[in-house]
This record gives sequence, structure tokens and C-alpha cells, in this order.
Amino acid sequence: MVLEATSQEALQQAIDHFWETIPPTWNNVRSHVRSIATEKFDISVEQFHILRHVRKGMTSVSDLATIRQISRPAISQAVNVLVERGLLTRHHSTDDRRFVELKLTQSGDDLLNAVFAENRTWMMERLSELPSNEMTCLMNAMEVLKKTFVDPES
Amino acid sequence: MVLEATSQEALQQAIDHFWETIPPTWNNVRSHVRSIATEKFDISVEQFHILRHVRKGMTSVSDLATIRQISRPAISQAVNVLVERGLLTRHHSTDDRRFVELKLTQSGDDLLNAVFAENRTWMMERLSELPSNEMTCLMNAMEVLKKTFVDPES
DNA sequence: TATAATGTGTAAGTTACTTAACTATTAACA
DNA sequence: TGTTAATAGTTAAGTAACTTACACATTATA
Repeated sequence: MVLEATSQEALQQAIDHFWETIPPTWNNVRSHVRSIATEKFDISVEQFHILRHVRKGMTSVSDLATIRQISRPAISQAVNVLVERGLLTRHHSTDDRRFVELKLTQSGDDLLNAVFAENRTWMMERLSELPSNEMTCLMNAMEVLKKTFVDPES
Repeated sequence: MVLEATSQEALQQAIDHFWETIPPTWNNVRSHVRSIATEKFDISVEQFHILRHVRKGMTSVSDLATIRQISRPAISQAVNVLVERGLLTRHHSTDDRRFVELKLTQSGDDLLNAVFAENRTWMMERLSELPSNEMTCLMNAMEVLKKTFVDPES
């Protein structure tokens, strides 16, 4: 026996909840990251995302453009700034010389750590107030969200 | 007896999950909305958010600026475009003539309905595949997220 | 080996944002 | 009550980040 399908009404309600929750949640977290990134380190949120993805192993301009949903030239220009600031290095791949491999410098890595550390403090202040059952619920829901809206594509 | 506090490790893991899930999820949904809004209706995602918030009762430029985290002039300029396109009307409040009350026109309302309808189809395709227990989990988690990152402020 | 495809960068133009300064209206208060 | 301060919004000017179109280098393909 399979689990019964969710009703149309419940689905609609879930979509409403999504719209009331996800955009403002991300907007608030993003805002906090922006204030750290711009005020303390003078980089944009987009530049922060690029550093973050490079550290996660996404080292090509094209991949970054795909995942960030902006054009390759836009990534290239943002990378220019990051290279000029000594946060990132470019060098041509030895396998395929068309590829430019991006790599964090030490200070790029430090900057990322510093931003994440400040953000962690901020988020922990909020998350630590949750009872453990709600935390478990949250963790499971993240997996569900990822499976539903992230993994299927790209 | 109170529920025990979440450990530091679990909190850190929750934050990691958040970063792996919420930004790409919202980015993908936003992307889909953008493709509908720009290709079919020639408005930006920001303009869509303005229409959405006005319909929800947020009728002043200042409130929109606060919730969207952009400057009042930026909202004012976006509203100009929406008024020129006949999607929104401005008129001075009778209570306090400094206030400009924004209101959706019929075609603004229609546009919003059309965008939401297309988005609903897209999201339902994905959400309908979830078993009901995961759906329940998702709904609960949205409440938790909202309480944690949205309601405390603003 | 010529041609197409791919990955990236450059150039020019557009758009959406910012801050500063302005108008109109209301509130505070001596 | 009249003057000053505060608030809501817009206008103006400048900037930053994006876009498309094109160019270049390298690799795959026929």
C-alpha cells in the first residue's frame, strides 16, 4: 500500500505557505549577509556566492553562470573584481586550455570563513531557541525541499 | 520538563543544510517566476513582488521599501512603471495626504493571478510527488522557519 | 585539415539601484 | 498660534551590475 496522495487543497496551502515563508526568510538572511559582506569586507552578495561556490568545487565560469542564473560575462566581470582584490586566482586548465580554473586565495578563504562565522552567530541566536523536535522537523524538511526543487534540475 | 537544547554540532549542521537548500530552492523558484513574468508579461521579479505585496494590503511606498529591503526611491521608480502600464494606481490618502495609497487595477490583479496560476502548476508538478508525511513535515517546517527568521523582526 | 562547437573575455549599452536634495503635509511645542 | 521638526514621497544625478553582440583561443568533428 502506497501513501495516499496529497489533496489539491493541501497542495495549494503548501504553495501559499511557501510564498509566505521562503522569500522573506531568504530575504532576511541575505540582508544580514549583505550587511556583513558590504560593511566589513566591501564585497557584494553575488561576489560572496561566487567565492562560496568556488570553495565548494565549482571552479568554472560557465558552471557558476548556470548555478547563479546570470550570464557568463556577468560572472567573468565579478571574477575580475575578486581577482583584483586578491580573493581569487584564475589559471588555465592543463587538461583543456579553454577552461579557466578558479581557486580561492588564502585571503579569499579567510574572508569566507569570517562571513560564515558572523552569519553562524546570527543564525544560531535564532535557531538555538527551537526545541529539538522542531529542529528535527526543519532538517527533514530541508531534505524534502532540496529533493523537490533543487536536485531534479541542473 | 523542558525539551533539551539542540547541540552545537546539530545547529551547525542545520545551518549547513540551510545554505545548501534555501538559496538554490528560492533561486530556482524565482527563476521560474522570472521567466513567466518577463517573457509573458514583461515585468521584473521586483515589480511582481510589489504587486504581490500591494494585493496583500501593503499599500505604502515606505512599507514596500522596508519589506523589500530597497530604497524608497527604488520603489517609487518601480511603481512609476507599474502605474504607466496600468497595473497599479496611486492616490493620496484622505486621512494623511502625505501618504500615497497604492491599489491594483483589474489588469494588475489579472496579471498576478496569471503568474500565480502558472507558478502553481509548476510547483504542484513537483510537490504532488511527495508522500503525505513529507508534505506534513514541510508545512510544519515552514511555520518554524517563519517564526525563526521572519516574524521576530519587522 | 577545414569547420563547428566550446569556454572565456571584452565592449557597449541598458536597467535598476543608490544618495542627496526637494516638495508637500502633518506633528510638536514654545 | 506660529515656527520648527519630522514624515511620506518624488526627482535628479551618478554608479554598479547586468545584458547582448562580438572576438579569441582551444578542442572536437567530419
